Amino acid sequence: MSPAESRSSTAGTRRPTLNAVAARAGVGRGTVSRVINGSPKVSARSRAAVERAIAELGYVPNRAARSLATRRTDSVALVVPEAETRLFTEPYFSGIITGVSAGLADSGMQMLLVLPRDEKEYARLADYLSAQRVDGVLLMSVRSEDTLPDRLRELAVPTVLAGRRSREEPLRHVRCDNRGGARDAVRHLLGRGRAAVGTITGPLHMDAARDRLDGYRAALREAGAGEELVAHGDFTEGGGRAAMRELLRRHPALDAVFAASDVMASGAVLELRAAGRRVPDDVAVVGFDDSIVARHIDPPLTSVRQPLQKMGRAMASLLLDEIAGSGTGRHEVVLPTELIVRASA
Amino acid sequence: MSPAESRSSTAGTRRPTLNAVAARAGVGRGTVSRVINGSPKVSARSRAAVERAIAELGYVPNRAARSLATRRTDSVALVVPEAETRLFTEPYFSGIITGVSAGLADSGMQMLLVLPRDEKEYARLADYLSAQRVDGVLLMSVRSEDTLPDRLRELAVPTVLAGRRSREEPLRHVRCDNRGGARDAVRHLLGRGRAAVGTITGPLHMDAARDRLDGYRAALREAGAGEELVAHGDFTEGGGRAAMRELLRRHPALDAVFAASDVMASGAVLELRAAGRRVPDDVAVVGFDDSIVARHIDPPLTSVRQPLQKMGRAMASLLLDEIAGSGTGRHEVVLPTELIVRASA
DNA sequence: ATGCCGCGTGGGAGCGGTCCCACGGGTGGT
DNA sequence: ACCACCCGTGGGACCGCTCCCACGCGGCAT
Repeated sequence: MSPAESRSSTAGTRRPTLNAVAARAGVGRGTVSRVINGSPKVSARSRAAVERAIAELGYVPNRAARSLATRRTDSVALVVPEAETRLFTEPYFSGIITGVSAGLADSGMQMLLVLPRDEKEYARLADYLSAQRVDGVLLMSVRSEDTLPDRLRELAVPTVLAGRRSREEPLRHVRCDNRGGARDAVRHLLGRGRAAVGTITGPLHMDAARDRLDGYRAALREAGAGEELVAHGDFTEGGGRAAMRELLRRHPALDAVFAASDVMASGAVLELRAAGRRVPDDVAVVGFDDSIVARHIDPPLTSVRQPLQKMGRAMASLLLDEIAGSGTGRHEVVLPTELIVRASA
Repeated sequence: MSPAESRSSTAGTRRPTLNAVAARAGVGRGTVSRVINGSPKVSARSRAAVERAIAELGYVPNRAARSLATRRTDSVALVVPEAETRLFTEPYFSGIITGVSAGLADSGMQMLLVLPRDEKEYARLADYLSAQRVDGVLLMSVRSEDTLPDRLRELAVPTVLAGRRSREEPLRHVRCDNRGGARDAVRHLLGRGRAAVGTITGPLHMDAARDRLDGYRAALREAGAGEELVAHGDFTEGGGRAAMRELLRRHPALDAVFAASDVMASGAVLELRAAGRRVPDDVAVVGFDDSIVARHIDPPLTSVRQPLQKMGRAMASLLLDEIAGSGTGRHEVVLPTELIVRASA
């Protein structure tokens, strides 16, 4: 038999159905179905017969048929707006996705990766996803003004967000302790004897950026020391540079900076160097995210790491809870961060 | 109506079916189906009526039902071995995934992201995927000795690989011109007056690594100049350092290095610095991949960029061809690279 | 007129599961 | 001995779509 023949014959051969299994095992369809779904209402005898038949036939249930009958799809969508896919390169997405995948693995759920390319596609997503295509949705990087989550909520599509839009987020979500992480970072700087600690914030319409700023303030306050030295960035390297320049202009005596992201921190380092300041000798720098760049810029960056895998797992778990309808699940999960100390501070 | 009520009522309300559309439009089910599937055998009158009914009802076809009837799933799996997910952080995966997503978008295909966590899960994938779960498979980073592709082939599951296992790869695949890219890199070094150009290879059981080494050799040969200075790495930073150390030991006069990956190149830079050589003054360095680290290490790395998005699109396109059964599609697609010149060479 | 062709068209018969109802046979209580 | 009950079981009726066959009807050639 030539490869081609073997191929087509394999393709032509229909996979065994539940009916075939029933016939072979000498039982009814119902019984086979019960065995497959782990119902206890099956005698040991029938169960054994069915299991043997399944093994012999290499039977695998047809997802589409089951889905049609149960009105479930056993799959969830992971939505990452295209504007963010460049950030794929950050450990953030990769870590969370890996965690989600792990958290979903044992549930038999499939993970659909959805990357809307523009606003239009993103806007149509609610209809798309609610059209019995998925049992639940995981939304990455929602913006404060984003209404897709609300639409999904109206459509009763189980949804879990990575991060929250505001402090009154009505949807379930998972995030790291941005405030605590920032506070730890600033404490670290103060603990090393830095006196004038500035901060470069993210865009304040993002909750994470606000929380990190809060953490900075809290650390200063509890230390009872220091004026707040705040400049606003936008999570880009250029934004970090500009903010650093402004900080230096307004507060030339500054000797430490906490940037709300590594990318901004790397911009800050560039600017400091351009201004003739040494890092960390003259100015210590701490970032946030523990991204790739943190390890590779010079000097390596002290940074706040998020437990990304755990966050992903938590998202999966929250979503599975909601899909199962167990209203008991927690509404939000906040996971602690960890300060990774390197040479920059 | 409270939100809760609205929620449950929405959930309880079944979505309109094709039958409902037919009834509303005053036509038969067959006609609605034809309109949806773009059959030409429908009168303008019926078509208009159906389209209006669809719009009024907000009808969206049920995927499961269609899938059951057609024996297609309209979804493809994108498989990334877990061992590689850390590489998610490289632009490689993110770029290709984005490209695949774009290439699939207009076909109505869904993209299933499958991240097997260990060898066992990976091995079971063939059965899993062939059980009518997907219409096709995209395999990232297959190793030379990997047999999953062959199993998929036996099972007649349309498959496209990112990269090839060897020069006799029987499956369709997409890759960049590794040889040409490496050759360009070395030409660049030679063109800048470097005389003793070494290379740090990847693991030679990988086809891409072999091709890059070939490119290095070709460039030396065509220039008629220079001894081959080869050390072997393993695509890790540590491996790059070790290989660089060996090169320096064996060829102290070396004044340029082409590393088969940026990560190894960054290791090489560290080693060079440790050995008191300046980059690029004493030794110029070129990497491969144009990854994140290339932009962020000091000095910024000249590197060979792959057209990742295009590669992803090509993979999608090849797979769609194969699923459609148009045997006309090309067997392999090789896309050109681009040399990104930065400070390191 | 009559026949034939072909174009829309309606609807029956699946696709492969799940759900649930009804049924047979054993058990226990009166 | 009788009934009530429960447990395991078989199979009908869907789930919502596609496929395809058969049919009605108008236009054209005969």
